[in-house]
Amino acid sequence: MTSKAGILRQLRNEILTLELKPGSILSETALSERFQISRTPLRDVLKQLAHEGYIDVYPKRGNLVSYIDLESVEQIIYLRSTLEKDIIKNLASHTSPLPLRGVLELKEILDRQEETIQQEHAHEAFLQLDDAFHKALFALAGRVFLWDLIQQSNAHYARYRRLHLLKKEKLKAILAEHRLILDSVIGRDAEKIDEIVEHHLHEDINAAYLLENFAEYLNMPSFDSSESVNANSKS
Amino acid sequence: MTSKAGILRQLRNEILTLELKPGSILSETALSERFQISRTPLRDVLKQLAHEGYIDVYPKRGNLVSYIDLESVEQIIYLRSTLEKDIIKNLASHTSPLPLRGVLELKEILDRQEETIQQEHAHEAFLQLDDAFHKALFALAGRVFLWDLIQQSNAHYARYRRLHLLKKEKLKAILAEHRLILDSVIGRDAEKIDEIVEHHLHEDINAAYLLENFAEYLNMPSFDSSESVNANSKS
DNA sequence: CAAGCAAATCTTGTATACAAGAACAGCTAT
DNA sequence: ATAGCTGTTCTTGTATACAAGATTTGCTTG
Repeated sequence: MTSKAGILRQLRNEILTLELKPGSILSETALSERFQISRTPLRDVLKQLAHEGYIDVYPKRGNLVSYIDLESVEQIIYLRSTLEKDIIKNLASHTSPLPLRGVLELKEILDRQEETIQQEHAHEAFLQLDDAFHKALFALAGRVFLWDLIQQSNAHYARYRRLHLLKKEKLKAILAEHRLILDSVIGRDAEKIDEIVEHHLHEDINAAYLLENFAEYLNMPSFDSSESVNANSKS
Repeated sequence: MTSKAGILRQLRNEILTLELKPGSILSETALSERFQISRTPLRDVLKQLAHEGYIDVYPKRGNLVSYIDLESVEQIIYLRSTLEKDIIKNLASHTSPLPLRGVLELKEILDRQEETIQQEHAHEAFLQLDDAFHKALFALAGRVFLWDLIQQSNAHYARYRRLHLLKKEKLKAILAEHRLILDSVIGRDAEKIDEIVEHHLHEDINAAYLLENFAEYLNMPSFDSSESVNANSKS
């Protein structure tokens, strides 16, 4: 499939999985040949990728896969942490019964996460289920709109997480915390939610580990990225 | 000035001020003639406007200025309310001194808001200063990143506010609440912040008033807008 | 050999021609 | 009169040619 939407998903996925490494050049002509499509629709795709932060555009020079920006990661973590604490606390404080459908969906997601942990190469599937769990929580609170909004700026955080979760023992810890969260919601126990969610999202945000092992993927302030153009400037 | 950025600002402003009313048709050829530019760069501008929610794209049929979507408004208000409560409480709880520069900026913004209230046709200037005040609070907390993120989905909320603030007496109330917020931050009094911010952002969100007076600008669920394509679909 | 200039060759940005679908007008047939 | 077809005329979507800037190559010159 080589529709515009398909190409967008494909490129986004290759960048997320680091198949396309930060710093890689995305030439419009090269990509248009690869996908057998003209430059015009392909540029639309690149525009979208740039908007989401996956690539940096250097006018008249080229498009580079962006380096993971830890500052952006921290901002998104703070945003999600603040929002999800409030959302989950509200869910756990409601007096009206929760929709059974949503609760069952959450449970099933956790069961499927349990399965993936056993398997080899579980990370990709686990990550998708992780997203599904959190999105389902947003949905239960009627806040999918905000989940989608956050996803629009997910390029840096998503890659950051993938690098972090290469350690397999983390998966079990994350799943355990998911169960804690769900139990709190079902059991109407809003007490410990703040600290659970806080810890869950910050998951020892040790830039040290990344700097040690994946420095070549990170956005170094010293680098010459000052001339890049970001699409989100309004004045 | 007819640069791409200029055209974008121009159109965005015309939609915000309702000079371009919801439902108006934005034809690519018409706009390209108006701005003396070809369709290719103009389409980039329309893509951006669509992404921000200012227009709805009906493939192969046309682009319409979007109707104000109250659901989207409510979501943004919740997001800002939750975030700003946390941000302002943190500012008011810090033990380290606040940067003088930032505090002075906030004070000056409020003084200038005071001035605009006196004048006739104050709304536009007042609104810009309102944004400046809140953005300065985000800046003080090192969260401009999140302010900018929210602005990307501001099309509906911004127009909603403009309609609401046509009542002049509201301006004074808003300014008074701004002073309350700033005093809390300076005085390190995090006590009442939750309720102040909550009330400040929800400002009697009576859809009733809008339905009464501006129904023709609102997105009616019954309307035939089901076929529109929104740019933010990933999966 | 090195510095500097110039031209060739990259890149993306823009204009324009063409394709394809949707809406509409107007005809015809019943 | 109205349902249905058909061609025209809108619209946006795509391909391609051209423009303009940035970079690199390579020659020239000291």
